Amino acid sequence: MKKSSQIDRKNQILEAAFKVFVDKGYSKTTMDDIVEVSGLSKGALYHYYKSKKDLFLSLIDHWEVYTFNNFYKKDSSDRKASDILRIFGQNVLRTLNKKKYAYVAEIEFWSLSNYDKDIKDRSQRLYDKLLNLFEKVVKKGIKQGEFKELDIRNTAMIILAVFQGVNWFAVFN
Amino acid sequence: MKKSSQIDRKNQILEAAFKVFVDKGYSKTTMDDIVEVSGLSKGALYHYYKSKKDLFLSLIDHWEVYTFNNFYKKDSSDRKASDILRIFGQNVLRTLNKKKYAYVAEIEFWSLSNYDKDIKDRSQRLYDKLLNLFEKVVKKGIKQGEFKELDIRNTAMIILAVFQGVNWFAVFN
DNA sequence: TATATTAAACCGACCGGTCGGTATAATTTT
DNA sequence: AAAATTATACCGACCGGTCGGTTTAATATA
Repeated sequence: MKKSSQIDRKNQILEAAFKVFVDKGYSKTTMDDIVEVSGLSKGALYHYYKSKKDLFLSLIDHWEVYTFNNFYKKDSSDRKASDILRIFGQNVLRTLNKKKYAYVAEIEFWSLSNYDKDIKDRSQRLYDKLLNLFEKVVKKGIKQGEFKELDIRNTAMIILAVFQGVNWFAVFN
Repeated sequence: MKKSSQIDRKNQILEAAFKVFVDKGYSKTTMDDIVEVSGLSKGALYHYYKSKKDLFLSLIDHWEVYTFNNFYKKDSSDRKASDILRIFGQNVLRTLNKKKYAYVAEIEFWSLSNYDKDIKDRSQRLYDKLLNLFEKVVKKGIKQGEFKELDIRNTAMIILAVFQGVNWFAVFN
């Protein structure tokens, strides 16, 4: 049996942390909770992550991959812009059904962003990435004559906002 | 100088609590913070509210009045449905500019809702109220031939979701 | 003086983080 | 290749500090 690498261990911790954070929220989660779920010791956690917050920050990356992975890698170069958006929407819905808790976690990010600069920056980066994605699609739609001429950045923002609204709603009800 | 009535005292506490909660978020807020800002004593707080959570719950009511007050009372019986929605939107925008922190607080509600049943119920009630409001407007729009025939409840939900998306965006950026 | 209200000292459960130490793996020396 | 040395991974008891909530003392009111 091959020895677990650092990466594996870190993932083990992240996955445990993810579970607990989703379940209890950031502030109610204790490091001891994560210790218990991960099956490791406190010393091990602090060996790999220097603080609770550090762990949480890493979790955002983890979460991003976990949630959006198949969105990014999907090659859509040959599709119509409207189809890309439609497919994206379907993906969101499917993810909502299968892993609703991922969106619960997202709301936690939003919330914490308001009180913590590091978390805000990290989340910001994530949404910028999404925005750029949408911008590309909108640009494409315009070029192909499918969409009207409109402010690209603004349109992308509106699309993102609508998606967020839907997410909010789905989680809340 | 007339002695403050109980109601006044409670409001004094609520307003202080509101400030602090918006500023630091629920879990980082300490009762001592609220003591300090309110200018009262800890004994006084616990005289009027039996726990931190109790105080927070009451705050949701307070917040609702504070944020939506002028929305509710505006008499719109003689307007077109689309105008009502437009005015509502303008109000949201104005509130966003003047009291953005109110929406920061709202995100805190959302977030806490996921981990606390009482808060969830309380928030739920609030959004049901808004939903009903939108339903009425949609109904009106249909009756007056302005809107197409569509599922009233769903439409109201979509409108609400879009507004929430805009809120999210405004707060986040 | 009795009662209601406010102020402030205090309690104890809880929790993030530390630290001394052990076990295990990698590397060097003989 | 065995022994010695160093480096890395891991453990869990413990500590310092925090904070919600209680209790007791002080003060105002009736």
